[in-house]
Amino acid sequence: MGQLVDLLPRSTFREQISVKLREAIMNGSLAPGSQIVESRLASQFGVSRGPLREAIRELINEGLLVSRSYTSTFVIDLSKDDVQEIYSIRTALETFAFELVWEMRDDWFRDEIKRRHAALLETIDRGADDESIAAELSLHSLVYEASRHKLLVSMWNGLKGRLQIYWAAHHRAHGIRGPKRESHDQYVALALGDDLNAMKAEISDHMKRGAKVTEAFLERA
Amino acid sequence: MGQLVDLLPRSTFREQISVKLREAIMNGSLAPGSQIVESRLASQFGVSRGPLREAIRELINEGLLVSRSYTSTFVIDLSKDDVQEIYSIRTALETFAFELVWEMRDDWFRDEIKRRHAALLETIDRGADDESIAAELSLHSLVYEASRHKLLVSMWNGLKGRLQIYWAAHHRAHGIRGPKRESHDQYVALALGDDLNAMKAEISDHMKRGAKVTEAFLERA
DNA sequence: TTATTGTCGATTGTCAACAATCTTCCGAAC
DNA sequence: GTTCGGAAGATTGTTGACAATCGACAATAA
Repeated sequence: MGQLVDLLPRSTFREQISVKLREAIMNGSLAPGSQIVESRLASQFGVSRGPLREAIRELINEGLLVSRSYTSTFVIDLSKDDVQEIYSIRTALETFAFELVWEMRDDWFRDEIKRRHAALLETIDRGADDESIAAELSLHSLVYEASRHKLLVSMWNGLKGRLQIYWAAHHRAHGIRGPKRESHDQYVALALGDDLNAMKAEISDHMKRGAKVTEAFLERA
Repeated sequence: MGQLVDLLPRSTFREQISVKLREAIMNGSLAPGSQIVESRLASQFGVSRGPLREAIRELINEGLLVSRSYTSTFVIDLSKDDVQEIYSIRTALETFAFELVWEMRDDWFRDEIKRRHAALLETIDRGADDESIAAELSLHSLVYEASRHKLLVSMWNGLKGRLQIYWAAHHRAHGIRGPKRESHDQYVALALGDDLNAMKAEISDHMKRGAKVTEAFLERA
């Protein structure tokens, strides 16, 4: 028997709050480095501190917030080293993901990567910077999803959240544009091709370029 | 001014409980698949449900517990696929760690790996199975620690916890002995040597052997 | 018999009050 | 002026009571 209606609109406050909090951090309502106070946020969301604290604890574990006992909690402010670490691990994980996926690539994979690339180009052409960040991450997410490796996906999601914060924040702070139009042409072409080693090299290059750009960000500030 | 003494002996209930909970899961007091009820655990620890819930939420994020809203929470019971995923990611991460560390290996690294290997052999000779599991994980931890890569270390810690649960549980359930005495001779020798590619091959082999052993576990049950 | 509905116990979710801790700042002693 | 100590305010940590939800079982009706 199939589903007649969408199930599970049911959700606890903690869940709702943790997604709202992530959104607020992503879109800059809660800026990197800014303080979070439980009582204020709780009344803002219209809930008590209990579920709010649990949501906060979740974001702390994801590395989006940091807290010092009895004193304060803050939105993280990624350092240059942090970003370098994220990029270097990304290289390792994304390479691994392509190894897993390589022989399993099917029509769905090929169509989907083209579709997501087109979506990225569309947001860039439209000048929708915030959306283009999400679109770029969505493009990269594909290989993780296609790997069917649950652990790998969850690790990528953790990195993705932090990267998105970082990009969006610096984007707003320095008025830097999102990804360049041609930035993923090579990536997509190789992902559709037959040379795994070339793909690996491209990932490594791609990440090095990304890391370089972030360094440039930080020197301007 | 440097630290004269360890600071922060001050600790919240949540922190204390989350380490106690991890211990209880590791040593089998809370068996895989067994149910956790907040009120019972809370009175057991002598605290209220508030901090206990936060600790539980932490373990859920680490993948040690799972919960269904309004109904129940359980200690995870790793499936064969889960364990395969852990081993495959371990291969990727540990390879990456050795790449980072390779040119930075110093006397401390060399001494420490010998020390931890000796400690592992000692526990094996003594027949202390639980300790030998911890000793094996400690040996593998070295390369992560030496990498100075915070993100990598935290990812490894997450894997380590799950792996430890799995090993300890099956160990108890099936009376299987801990690691073999010679199991890490090659690993250590290559880690002290000069051939990075041989090291990478050994990691891959090592993990394949580990995965194979776990399959054997599961077929017996 | 079988399907439906109601009830009950168990468990998790939420709340508001209270306690513990940290930081700041102000005043006194030197 | 500097240092020490301690009160005050802000924030997080903890608690016990109450609410919402779920699963199972019994009662009922066809």
